[in-house]
Amino acid sequence: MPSLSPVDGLAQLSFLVLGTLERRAAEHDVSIVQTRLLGVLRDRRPTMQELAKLLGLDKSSVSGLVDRAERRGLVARVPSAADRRSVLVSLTDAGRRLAATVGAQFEADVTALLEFLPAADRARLSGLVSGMLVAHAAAHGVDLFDTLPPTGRPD
Amino acid sequence: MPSLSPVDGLAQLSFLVLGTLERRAAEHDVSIVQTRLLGVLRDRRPTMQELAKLLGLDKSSVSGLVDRAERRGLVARVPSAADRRSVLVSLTDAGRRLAATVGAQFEADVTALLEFLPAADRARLSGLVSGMLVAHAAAHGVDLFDTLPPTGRPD
DNA sequence: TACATTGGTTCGTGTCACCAACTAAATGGA
DNA sequence: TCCATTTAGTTGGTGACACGAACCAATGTA
Repeated sequence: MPSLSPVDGLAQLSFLVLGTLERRAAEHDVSIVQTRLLGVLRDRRPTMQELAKLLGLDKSSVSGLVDRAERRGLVARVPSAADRRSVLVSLTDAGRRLAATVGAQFEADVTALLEFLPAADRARLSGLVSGMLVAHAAAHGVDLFDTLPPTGRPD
Repeated sequence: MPSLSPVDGLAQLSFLVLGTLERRAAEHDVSIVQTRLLGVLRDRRPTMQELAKLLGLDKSSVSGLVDRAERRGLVARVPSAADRRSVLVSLTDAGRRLAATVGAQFEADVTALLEFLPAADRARLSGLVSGMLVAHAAAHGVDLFDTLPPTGRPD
């Protein structure tokens, strides 16, 4: 009965989880980055600048990203009232629907994965992961609850 | 004291883990895919076809991937003796060195992340993750110990 | 010998990332 | 007030990466 080293386990798990996200997203003809964009926008209406920070991308990358999403009718650029230079990015209805669909499917996938463990272990795993992430985020001064992945939380 | 849902936790964790891998790889001017390629080759000398299956990519994607890696002197194409159509891909010394370096740094990063948990929890988390992955792999008829991520295991 | 299959490459297209250069609006002195 | 500077965003160039389709060469098979 072989077992993975801690590092290999986490790496493997990460590839697996993001791989399923990518596959689900691809079923709807969006990339993983697009999906992340939609996820981030589910409960935010950031400027391009803020979006770049949120996604960890260069602002020019965000320009292109939003261009493509806008062309597909998933997001819209709204002029900012406060600052005429800046632009707010917000989900369209279609974008919100797509985010919800992909999010739900992804959630089902991960839930299915978790079900390879008995319920008690599931809760334990989730607690440990959560604890580790919260500690890590705190140590880096990151607001964990402001950079949630595509799944987001229910509105 | 907020806590993440199981799904969000795993998603967040996955972004974090692969993000650090990507950053480490970037320090050596390789992408995450290149790194994965090197990792897969650490204990294998597959044909292009096998490589495509291993990485889950189209064979044409692997052609390009290997092209770029070869141009950098990280891998080499070796003609197959058994079948004159096929090509074996193997690490060069430079590629092996790079794989080892990035692997070690990544391992240190993940270890540091795990150290946000007390030692006992660390072991528990790792056991749970490993159990889940092994069960998942078995259910899908996948040979888990033949598709390890870049970290690989010591030779 | 013919025909289909398999292994790889090449080509065209699209996404995505970065940097550098640029415009336009806002801001901060002097 | 006026001008230099900073800030927000876009554009253009380059490169990695992914895919499918079309293609050649070697292998199998009928």
